[in-house]
Amino acid sequence: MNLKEFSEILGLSPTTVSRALGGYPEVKEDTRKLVLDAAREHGYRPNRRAASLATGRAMAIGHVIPTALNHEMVNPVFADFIAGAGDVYARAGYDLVLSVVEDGDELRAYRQMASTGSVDGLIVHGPRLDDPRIALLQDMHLPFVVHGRGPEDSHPYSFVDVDNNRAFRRATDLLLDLGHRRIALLNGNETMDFASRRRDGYVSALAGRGLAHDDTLMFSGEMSEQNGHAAALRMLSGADRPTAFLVSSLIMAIGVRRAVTDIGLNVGKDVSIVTHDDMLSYLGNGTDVPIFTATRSSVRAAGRRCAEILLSHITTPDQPPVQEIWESDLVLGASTGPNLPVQTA
Amino acid sequence: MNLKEFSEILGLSPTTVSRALGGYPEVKEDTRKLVLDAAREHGYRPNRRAASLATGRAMAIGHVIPTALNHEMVNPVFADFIAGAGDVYARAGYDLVLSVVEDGDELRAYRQMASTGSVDGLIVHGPRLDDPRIALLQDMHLPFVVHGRGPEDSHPYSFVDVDNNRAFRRATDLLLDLGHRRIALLNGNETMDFASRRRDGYVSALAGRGLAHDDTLMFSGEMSEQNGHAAALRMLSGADRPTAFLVSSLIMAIGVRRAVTDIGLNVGKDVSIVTHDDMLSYLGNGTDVPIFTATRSSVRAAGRRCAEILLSHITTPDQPPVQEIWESDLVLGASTGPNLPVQTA
DNA sequence: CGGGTTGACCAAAGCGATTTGAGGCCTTTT
DNA sequence: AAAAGGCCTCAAATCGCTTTGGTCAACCCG
Repeated sequence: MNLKEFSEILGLSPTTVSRALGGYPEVKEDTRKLVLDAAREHGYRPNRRAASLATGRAMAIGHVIPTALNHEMVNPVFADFIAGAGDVYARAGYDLVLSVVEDGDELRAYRQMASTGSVDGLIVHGPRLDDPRIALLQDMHLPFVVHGRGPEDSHPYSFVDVDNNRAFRRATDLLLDLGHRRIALLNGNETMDFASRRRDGYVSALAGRGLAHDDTLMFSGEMSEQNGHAAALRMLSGADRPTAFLVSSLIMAIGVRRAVTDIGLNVGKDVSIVTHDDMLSYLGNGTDVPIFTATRSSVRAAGRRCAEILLSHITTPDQPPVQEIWESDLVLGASTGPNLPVQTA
Repeated sequence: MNLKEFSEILGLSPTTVSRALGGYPEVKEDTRKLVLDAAREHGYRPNRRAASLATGRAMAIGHVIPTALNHEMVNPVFADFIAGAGDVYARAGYDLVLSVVEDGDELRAYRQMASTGSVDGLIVHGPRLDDPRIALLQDMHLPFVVHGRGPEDSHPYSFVDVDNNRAFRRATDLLLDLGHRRIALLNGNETMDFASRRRDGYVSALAGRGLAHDDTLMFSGEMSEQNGHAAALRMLSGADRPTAFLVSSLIMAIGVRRAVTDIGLNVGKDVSIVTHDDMLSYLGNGTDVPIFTATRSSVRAAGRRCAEILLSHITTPDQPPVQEIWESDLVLGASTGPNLPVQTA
C-alpha cells in the first residue's frame, strides 16, 4: 500500500494525505482525523526510504561497535548503553543502525555511513587516547556525540563522560584512609581514554601521600572475569602482596573476588575491593547494602543523554557543543574494611 | 556527490556507471576499472536510500529487543548474539537496524518495520510459550528467523535453538549420578520457551529416578546475579537444604557461588553447581579447567547462523524453512563433586 | 556485400514519498 | 453585488538511484 493507493481510497490527493499525516496546519482538523483513522484501519505507513529520500533526512542514528576478532570480546556495556539511547530514538521516531566492525575498520565504517547517507548522526564508542575518528567526523560535517572523551587538541565536540580521574582518585584515597598501602590497580586497556584517566587518578592519589606506584601491582587489559581472576591471583601469591584492589569493572571485580576466596581469604576483611560499577541491568551490585564498594555511574543514563544531545544537534544545527562530565557516586559496600596490622598471620 | 555529477566527471552516462559499480556484465572491463578507481578517489558511494527505493530491497535486517522498563533488565546475551549476526550482515553488505521497545510493544515494532519497508527480514529474540509474534510475521510475509523456538502449532518456520530439554536432563542426570537428591533449579522466566524446556528436562530426569520435584527448590525469574544469590541463600537456609544447583545462566551461577561462600560452604565440595554457559565473550568459564561444570553452547555462533539462514531466505525466497536444534556440550568443571553422606556435619 | 549478432553504451521511466506554486471555493468587506 | 482574502486542495517537480528498452557501431559469416 503506497500513498497514491491510500489517497485514492480516501478520495483525496496525495498532498493532502501527506500533510495530514505530517501534522501540517494547512489541513482541516476533520480531514486530518479522517486520514489518521483510515491509516490506522488500513495499516498505511509512509515508506521510510522514500520519505528519507525526499526530505534528505535518514531518520536514523549510527552506532559503530568494534569487535576485536582476535581477542573476541564485545564490551558488555554496549547492551545497556544502547538500551538507553534506543529508547530516546524510538520516542523521536529515529532508527538505530548498528554496525559491527573489526577493530581498526571503524574509520571505513564511519566513512561509509556518511557517504551513503544512511544516518543523520553517529555515536562514538570507546574513544582511545589518539583517536583519529573524531577528526574524521569533524571533517565530514556529520553530527556526532562521543561517549567518553578523545583527544582534546582538535575543535571542541560534544561528549558525555564521567570524571574518571576524580572517581579513581577518591577511591584510592578511601583505601589509603583505611590504612591500605599496597593497593593494586586492575584497569581496562590503557590505550583507552577512560582507563588512562583512571590510572592517572590512582597514581596521583598515591603520590599525594608520598607513595610511588608499583608496576607489579598494575594490570591493564580486557576487563573480563578471567583477567581479573588471573591478575589478582598472581599478585596475591607474590611476596608483599596487596591488601586492596581497585578494579575498573564489576565483572573483573567478580574475578578478583573468586581469586581471593580461592586462596582462603575474606573479601572485606583480609582484602578490600573497590570497583567501578556501570550499573548494568543484569549485574546489580546488591539491593540493600552494596556487595562491592564502588564508584558508580549509570551507563544507561549516559546512553540516554548522548542520544538526546545528538538529536538536538541534528534538529537544530550550529549549536555549540555540549560537554558533560558526570561525577560518579562513591558508595560504600561490604567489600572494604580497614587494613589490619597483623595481616600475614 | 551523486551519481549524475559523478558520471559527468567521468564523461559516462549514469547507467553505465551504475552498471559498472553493480558488477553487471554489460560493461567493458577497462571501463569498470576506470569507474571503480574514480569512485575510490572521489569517495563516491551510491546513496543507500535511493538505491533501496529503486530496487525495493532495504538491505537491512531488523532486530527487536525488548526492554522491560519495570524490571529494567536487558538480556546480556544480546550483545554477543548481535556481534555474531552483525559480522555476517557486514560481509553481505546489510545493515542491522535495532529497535529497542518496551515489553509488549514488540508487535507494533514488527508491524512498523514491515509496513515502512525499512528491513528485508527480522530476527525474533526470546520467543515465549504463547508468542503471537510468529503468527504475525507469517501473515506479513516478511522473512524471519527465530532464535529459540516458539509455538509449534502454526506453519513451520526457520529457527536455531539448542536442545534445552536434553541439556538439562543430562545435567540433572549427572548430578543424580554423583549422588545428589536435593537438586535445586534456578531457571529463567518460565513463560519463555527455553526456560520451560529446561524445566521439563529437569523434571523428567528426576522422574526417571522416581523422584518428585520440590517447588521450594525451584526458582523462575530474571537471570540476574542478585536473583541467583537471593534464591540460593533462601534455599540453603531452609531445612533439608539442597546439595546441588542447576542454574540457567552463568551470571546467575555467580550469584549462587556468592551465596554458598557467604554461608561458609565450599563450591564443588559441599555444594555442587551446574550452569548453562552461553560462552559470552566477557564472561568466560575459565581457561584451563572450567570454573563451573556447564552445558555449553555459543550464543555468538547462534547469531551467526541465524543471520546466514535469514540472508539465504531473503536472497532466494520460497526455500523450505531451516530448523536447527543444536546439541550443547556438557563440560565438567570444578563446581561439581559427589554428594558426601555426612553433609550436615 | 548485406543481414544478423554482438558489445558497449545511453535516455528515460520508474521507486514512493515531500513540497512548491497555482487554483478553486467560500466567506467577508466595501 | 463585486472584489478581496482565507482556507483547502491539487498537479507536478524533486530526491538519487536502478533498470528496461532502446541505439549505434563493429564484427561475423554465407
